[in-house]
Amino acid sequence: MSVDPIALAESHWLQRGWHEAAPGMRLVTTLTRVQQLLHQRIDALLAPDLTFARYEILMLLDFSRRGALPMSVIGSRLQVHAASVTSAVDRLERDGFATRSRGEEDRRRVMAAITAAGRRRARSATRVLNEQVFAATGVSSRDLGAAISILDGMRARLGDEGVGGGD
Amino acid sequence: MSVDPIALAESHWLQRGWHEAAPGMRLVTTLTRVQQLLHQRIDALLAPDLTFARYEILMLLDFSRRGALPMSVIGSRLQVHAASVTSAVDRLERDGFATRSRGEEDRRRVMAAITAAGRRRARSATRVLNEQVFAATGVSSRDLGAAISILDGMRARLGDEGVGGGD
DNA sequence: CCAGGATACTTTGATGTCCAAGTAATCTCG
DNA sequence: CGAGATTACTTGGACATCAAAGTATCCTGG
Repeated sequence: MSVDPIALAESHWLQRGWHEAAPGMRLVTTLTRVQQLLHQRIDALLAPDLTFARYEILMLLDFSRRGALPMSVIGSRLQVHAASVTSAVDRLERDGFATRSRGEEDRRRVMAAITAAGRRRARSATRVLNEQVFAATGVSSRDLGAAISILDGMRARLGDEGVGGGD
Repeated sequence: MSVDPIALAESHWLQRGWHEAAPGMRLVTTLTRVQQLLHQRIDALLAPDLTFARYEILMLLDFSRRGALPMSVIGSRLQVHAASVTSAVDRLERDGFATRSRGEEDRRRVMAAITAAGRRRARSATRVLNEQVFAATGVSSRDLGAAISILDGMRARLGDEGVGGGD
């Protein structure tokens, strides 16, 4: 059995006298690693026709009133650049899960709309993720609440739009 | 002020009766978003000659006894594929922060070694990250410990090597 | 009403990640 | 000892992300 590289890094930090930063370094690094592992697991479950990025967009559209949203709204909800939305919607469109159309009033806008096939795929993807990932984190209810609360605080301080917001 | 998209997603989950999965979905999504925001902030602080991925490799080399490690060890420590290590070391080499050499005994191995310039850059990068990110998470000591403990549990269940391990 | 500025999206280019296939060196077993 | 399996790394292709530049459309002020 080998030593945990992250715990090892923390001890190096302490050895060099960076006491203020050591716990934060460990938190950020651990967070990165967990997200990395989760991402790998999720993408493997959604392959080959979806990725987590595309799944998030699909669910956003599925939940929207008209089943359609402007590209810019998708970007701000998911906190990714417009270019990322463009390429993700390109692929959703290619696979028949979404369609593009120009805005009625404002023709600069591009609306992405979910198709019937997109709704079916979103449904099946959600079933798999709920079973294999979301309901299987292995984290207790208590810890789940605590973790979410701490992470929401970080999210707000890092400038995520709408955190803790009440319309 | 708009509603938090993640909290909104959770309420949609509950409306559809996915009670088992709702909190886990929220945790995973929140984790993803926080990591995304942290990553953006860190890469902005390290640009243009480093990224977080390359910084992690540089620190791994800096902490190693000989200032050098086989490519495969770097990959397993950071839990990324060999191909990712190859491209990261390509760029570290290009910028004079690392060099490659063949293993002495086993000539299949490729050793990545940190240079003097690499050590200087690692030092300055660490100073910035310690001040601007690691010591500035805004998370209390109590919460920091709680979060790390919960995340380490997830990391272990997701199969990260060496978590909680004692050599 | 038209020029200049702002807004919305796409395109291009750099990075990082994964997977699969290819290359080179070492090991194993008959 | 030599062929086949294994190991270590690189290469190429697909996808995601960001930043900056380009295009189209709308708005504002004189």
